[in-house]
Amino acid sequence: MANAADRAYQAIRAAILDRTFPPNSRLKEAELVAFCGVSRTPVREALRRLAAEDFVKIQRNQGAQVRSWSSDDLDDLFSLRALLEGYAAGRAAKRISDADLREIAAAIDEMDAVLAGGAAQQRKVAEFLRLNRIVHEIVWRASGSARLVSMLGRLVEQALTAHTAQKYSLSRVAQSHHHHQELLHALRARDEAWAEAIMRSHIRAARQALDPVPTENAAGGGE
Amino acid sequence: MANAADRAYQAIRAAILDRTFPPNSRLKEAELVAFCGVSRTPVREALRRLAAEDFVKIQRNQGAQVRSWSSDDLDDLFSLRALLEGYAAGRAAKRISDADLREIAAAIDEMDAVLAGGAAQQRKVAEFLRLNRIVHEIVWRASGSARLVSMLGRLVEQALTAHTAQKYSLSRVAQSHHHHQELLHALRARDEAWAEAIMRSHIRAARQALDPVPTENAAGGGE
DNA sequence: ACCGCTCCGATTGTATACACTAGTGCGCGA
DNA sequence: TCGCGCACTAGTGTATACAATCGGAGCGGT
Repeated sequence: MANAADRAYQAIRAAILDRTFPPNSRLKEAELVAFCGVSRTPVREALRRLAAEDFVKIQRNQGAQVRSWSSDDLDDLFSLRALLEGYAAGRAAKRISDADLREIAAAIDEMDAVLAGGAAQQRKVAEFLRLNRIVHEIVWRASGSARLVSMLGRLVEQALTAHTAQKYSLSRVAQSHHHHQELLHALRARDEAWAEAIMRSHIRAARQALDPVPTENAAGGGE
Repeated sequence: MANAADRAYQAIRAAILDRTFPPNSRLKEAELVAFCGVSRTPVREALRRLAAEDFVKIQRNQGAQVRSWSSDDLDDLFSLRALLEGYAAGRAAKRISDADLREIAAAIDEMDAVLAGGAAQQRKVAEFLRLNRIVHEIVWRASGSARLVSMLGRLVEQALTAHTAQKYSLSRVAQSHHHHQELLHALRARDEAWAEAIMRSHIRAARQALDPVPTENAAGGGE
């Protein structure tokens, strides 16, 4: 990651995710040069890459703009994620190794510990999300499709932009936690249809949680 | 498309597809400069884009190499395509407009004409593939998911690399043609499950046709 | 003879200068 | 006063020069 282009990519991406560069803001190459401390060439390369990953939109001779996501975009995004993650989970149920199952179990145990511990809520949620990502990535890889892994990685990255704007509630996190436990059971049982179904629920619930209007007790993100 | 970078992209991509740059061959920037008639900057940009679309593989300080696809890669690719195109067709069945249905019908009629006409076989197949792409794209767009359109576009582009190496048989094309006709019936009937199922068959048959070992009467590509 | 080290050439990565495009604001004319 | 057009400028697109890096060839030591 010593690359100037990579550093620029990381820096700009991080700034987009934490709203330093808010949605729809224009990213001028000269500003980014100052921001990243590298010359225009790697900055341009980083922007093209971010455009390929849908973080920014580039129009010819008019530079880059941070992409914004409408509610419909999010529906679209999470529908596809549910389809693909469900498919991945189903394939994983047939193929997953015992070692991977143990890793998932370990991650779930760690989640237990985090949630039961005395850390600040924000810290708990952050830890949970990190472990959540680990669980999902194990499942992706266990699906045996490299292409699926990269597609899902991309979709999840895009969802991140929406997620970081959200407050996360512990009740939402607890629901996710239960999904993970059930997923583990389904995978252990090598039950393809069950794994697919619970994963789809997991993702669709995550979409719902992003909506500004809470249905009953809590609004919050995370999956 | 007057861009130097775009021209470089098109030129290199075309050369990869028609095997001017065969799989695994190394693409040196200096050579591409001569080949495309533009300077290194746009050539590099084109390469990065081709890498993002999986046409080439770039390793740091070691340049770009044309990607090759193993049989497993193709299985993977077509499995995902079947899943996503099926999904798209199902959604399209619920949403497609009468105008789009007429366009599909028109394309199918044109296919009829092409196949019944007296053109050379190669010409027939090329025309058929063009119309095939049109039909698929109408279905994609009718699914109402922009993201799905771009993902499928990408997957199909990747499949192209494998397809161009193939001989296309007319019997294979005829099978595809029947799939299209049945798809149109399913869409007209607004039968989501039917549309999804026939589209999945269509794609899986296309995968099968790419295998070097013909099962019975013919090997050939195209979908 | 074989292994490892160093130097050199080839190739990619980065910076910067120059070219072009498009958007903007001012001025001129009606 | 309003509309049109032109010039100016900010910003992106392209070319090229310079720096860093990798791989291989040649040499020397063991």
